[in-house]
Amino acid sequence: MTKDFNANALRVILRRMSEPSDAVPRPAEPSLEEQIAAYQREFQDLDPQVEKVVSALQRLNRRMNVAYGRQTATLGISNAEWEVLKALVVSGAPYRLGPGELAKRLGLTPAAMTHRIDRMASEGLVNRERDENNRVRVIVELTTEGREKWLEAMRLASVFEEDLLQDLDSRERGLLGDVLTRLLRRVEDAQPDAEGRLTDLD
Amino acid sequence: MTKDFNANALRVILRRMSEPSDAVPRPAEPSLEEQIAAYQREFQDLDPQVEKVVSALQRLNRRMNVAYGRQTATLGISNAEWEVLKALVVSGAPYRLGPGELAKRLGLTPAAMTHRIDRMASEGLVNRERDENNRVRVIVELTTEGREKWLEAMRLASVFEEDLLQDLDSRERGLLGDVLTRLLRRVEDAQPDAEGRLTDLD
DNA sequence: GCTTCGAACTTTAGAGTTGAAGTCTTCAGC
DNA sequence: GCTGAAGACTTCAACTCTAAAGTTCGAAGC
Repeated sequence: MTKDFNANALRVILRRMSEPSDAVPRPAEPSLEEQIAAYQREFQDLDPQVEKVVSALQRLNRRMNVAYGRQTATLGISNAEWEVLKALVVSGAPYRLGPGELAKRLGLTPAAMTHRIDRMASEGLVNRERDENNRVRVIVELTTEGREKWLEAMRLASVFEEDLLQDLDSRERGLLGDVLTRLLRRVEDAQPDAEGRLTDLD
Repeated sequence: MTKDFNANALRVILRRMSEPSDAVPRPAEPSLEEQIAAYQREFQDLDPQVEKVVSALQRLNRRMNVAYGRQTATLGISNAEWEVLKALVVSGAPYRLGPGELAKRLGLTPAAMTHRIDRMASEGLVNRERDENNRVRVIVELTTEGREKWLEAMRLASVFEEDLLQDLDSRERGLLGDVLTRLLRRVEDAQPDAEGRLTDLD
């Protein structure tokens, strides 16, 4: 190893020059404003108003999912399992659905559903049994324990959600809910073409 | 096999009785209104106004991600890869970040980042090289091709997003952006406690 | 009744993620 | 300089999801 006597010191200096003010750890990602400004620099046609809505929507959802994940983890379940519990509760008493129907509602493949039900059955959250009227079909039924877990998760979630919306008064909450519902209907009703463009169904 | 002569016919009748009106295929999941009504039946303390906002947010985001996925697929990349391209573009010229920094910005583990960069480097979307000033570090740099891909994806996405917000006038878009930003700030600034409750930092 | 088609679910193989352990480089003290 | 500790990334094993093939049962035609 033939090195110049100060090569090491030089490297250190160069490195420090390249990142001089890193003493205070920065946030995990740039702020929304910085992000949109960067997009505009690189893509002139961007409508900043539209981008603000869309980016905020995406970030908000990611943060919320992290928060839900922390909550469900304290109950010993995952967000994925909570989704299944929710679908069964929404289906109403007697809280029974087939794997295929569950998969459709959760937007999963039937194969993934099989595995989730395996896990949840072994944890006692659901029962899996064959339909005696049609032995090809399977019935997934919420257990009492599963229903309790849903309720606990719901209690935690509703506290978090109330905290989240704390700064909005009732009028603002109503307006927000209505606007989001309109957007949702637009995505759900319109048939996107090959490029994903939404075509009107007027 | 000793069977009653009409056992099969009886089973058919029973099965039909248990699902009489399934001729018309139902939508994949219950409507937002049905979902909230079901929650309220099972959990009295629920605030339907809050739940409407939260559920609409979640559904909207899921649908949007499906739409983005269809678009990026037409470009031969995945949503995951698009996320990396976005982070690099947002970082600004010369479009270089380390794997660790990228992982933080995307909310991934460093291990997952390593694999993503493997793929994207083999597809020519990024270059991976060692930092000569500090040979522990790695620099991921956007290639020209990667930058083009980002631009194409952006063009598609902005059309979709404009379609999505089509029914909102400029005033509504502005208000929606502001409200969502307020919610986002609430999640980002507040430190959630063990149960995920947001504690004020006033 | 027998056979074939179709429906509902499961199994398998492959891709992507996480958490933990491992490797290599740099930093700090002696 | 040498040595141990810390940092940045990678590797490994286990897990979850998708797509496709496989299995089992029921329905319809002969």
